[in-house]
Amino acid sequence: MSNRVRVRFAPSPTGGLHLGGVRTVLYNYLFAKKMGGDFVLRIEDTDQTRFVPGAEDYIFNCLEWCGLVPDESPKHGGAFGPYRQSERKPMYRQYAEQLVAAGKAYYAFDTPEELEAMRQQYKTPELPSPQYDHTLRLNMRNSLSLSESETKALLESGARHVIRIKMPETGTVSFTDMIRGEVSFETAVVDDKVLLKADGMPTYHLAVVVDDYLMKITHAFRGEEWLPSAPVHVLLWEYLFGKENMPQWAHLPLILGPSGKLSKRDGAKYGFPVFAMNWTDPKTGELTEGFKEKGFLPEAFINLLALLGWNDGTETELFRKEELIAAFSMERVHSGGAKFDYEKAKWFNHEWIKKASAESLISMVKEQLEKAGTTNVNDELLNKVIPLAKDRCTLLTDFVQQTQFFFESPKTWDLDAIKPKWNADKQAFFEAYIESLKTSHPTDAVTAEAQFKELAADKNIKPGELQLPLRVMLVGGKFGPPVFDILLLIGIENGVERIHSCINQLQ
RNA sequence: GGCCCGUUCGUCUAAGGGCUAGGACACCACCCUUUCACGGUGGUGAUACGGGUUCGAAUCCCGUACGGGCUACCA
Repeated sequence: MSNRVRVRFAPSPTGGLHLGGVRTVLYNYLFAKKMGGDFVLRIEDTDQTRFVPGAEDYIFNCLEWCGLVPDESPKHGGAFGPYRQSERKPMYRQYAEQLVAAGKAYYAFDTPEELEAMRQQYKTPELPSPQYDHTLRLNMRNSLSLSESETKALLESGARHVIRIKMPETGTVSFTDMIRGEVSFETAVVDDKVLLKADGMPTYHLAVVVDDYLMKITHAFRGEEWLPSAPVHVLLWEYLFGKENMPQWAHLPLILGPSGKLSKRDGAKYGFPVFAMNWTDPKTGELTEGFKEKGFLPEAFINLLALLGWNDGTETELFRKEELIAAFSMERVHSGGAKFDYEKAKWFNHEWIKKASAESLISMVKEQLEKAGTTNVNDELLNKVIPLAKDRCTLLTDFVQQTQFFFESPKTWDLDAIKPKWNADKQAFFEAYIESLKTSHPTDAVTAEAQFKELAADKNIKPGELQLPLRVMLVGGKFGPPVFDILLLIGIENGVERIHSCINQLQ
């Protein structure tokens, strides 16, 4: 019971959920499921100034779309709640005070202005970012530099203050990362991070340790960008709950964009989505397109994310979620960052579309068609059409071009594809073909093709020169499944109509 | 600047001292197909550099270079 695996994903609800975030969720989820453990979602909303309405719901929607549903969360409940840090506010101060009492932390009264002044004062070319650390803390206004009575007076007068960790001046902190092995830091070069803010809220550093402890987290996975502050967290564990109770850390390699770390702010500037689903910034109203709306299947999305930094050691690349759970291991996660390759991402989606059954695609394809203005979609026909179109679709949005003409006549015809080689003989052929279709009324594609070729032979025209015009007449352009399959599925009468109206336009 | 992490084809990666360094995406060619795809065959293309250790290093160690991350009362 006590060693049940528990992992958590702890996003701050400040905007869209990007690729790296979803992959962190995925690895947490896969690990938890593989180990028969719990996957907890905790909302890190300790920064009230960055609150973004709707962001939390959005995160849940993304996880649901991906099929990575938490066992415990503010929405799903659980025995370790509340799962929103803002609702846990009263729990944190006692730990910070405990650290102060033990001499491991101290009160600091510096105002933001004073901190800024300090940074300006000590800034040099060699030291572009001065830190609030052991070299400077005695120059600042805190319970270390002030006398005991001064500190007491300030505290009693209700002066705004924070609590900072007192990083040891000497020594190293080290821990074993599941991906990187032994990692160590000199405590002297780490700054005295704020643990408890002036508003009484904890910073991430305090909250992550306290909550991981209280929520009995056994394995903590997060992005590599957290590595530099890991010594603070390790020290906090040592001071508060015992290093032996600390979860096992794994710092995941970053997913990089064309230039460095993928950033939320970069949105879709790269020419590909970075968010799982559409995200509209409530302040600016700016919409950033997501993978879902771009036309990705969730199966493909998690598959491609899983393989970005992990593989099972074989040459298999296509995994269903259950297969990922079975094959996953943290030991095979890479340590190096991975540049996101949108071309490969599209390949994954194409593969998943090809693998998907027609039935499972119907509602999604229908949605695409409806979005394109085609609303009279018949499920039975669509079910026959999808198998013909699948191979030609990389994104779900591609189904519009590949299937729309089955349900309505083309809105435009690519007549330029026919015109250059159009002549009276061909005109005569198609007029004859219309009559032939009306009388013979073929009921299968093979017969229809045979008749077409026979008539072409009669007229002394190569069938190849006639097939492209026929295709354009039926679908509107040079695309789509085999032309006689189309003819049969749209119906002979319908086909005749399209050929007829097209001939007229060519005259 | 300091600290930390990283470095195999353009991209994602395999190969945990011993093979002509394997696969996938992308690209190119050919076949199939007289729409486009799918599929098939083949091709271009990589161990950053310099030192060690070793009979032997992509693999272990050191240095250099390069890349990335962090350096907030943000996460």
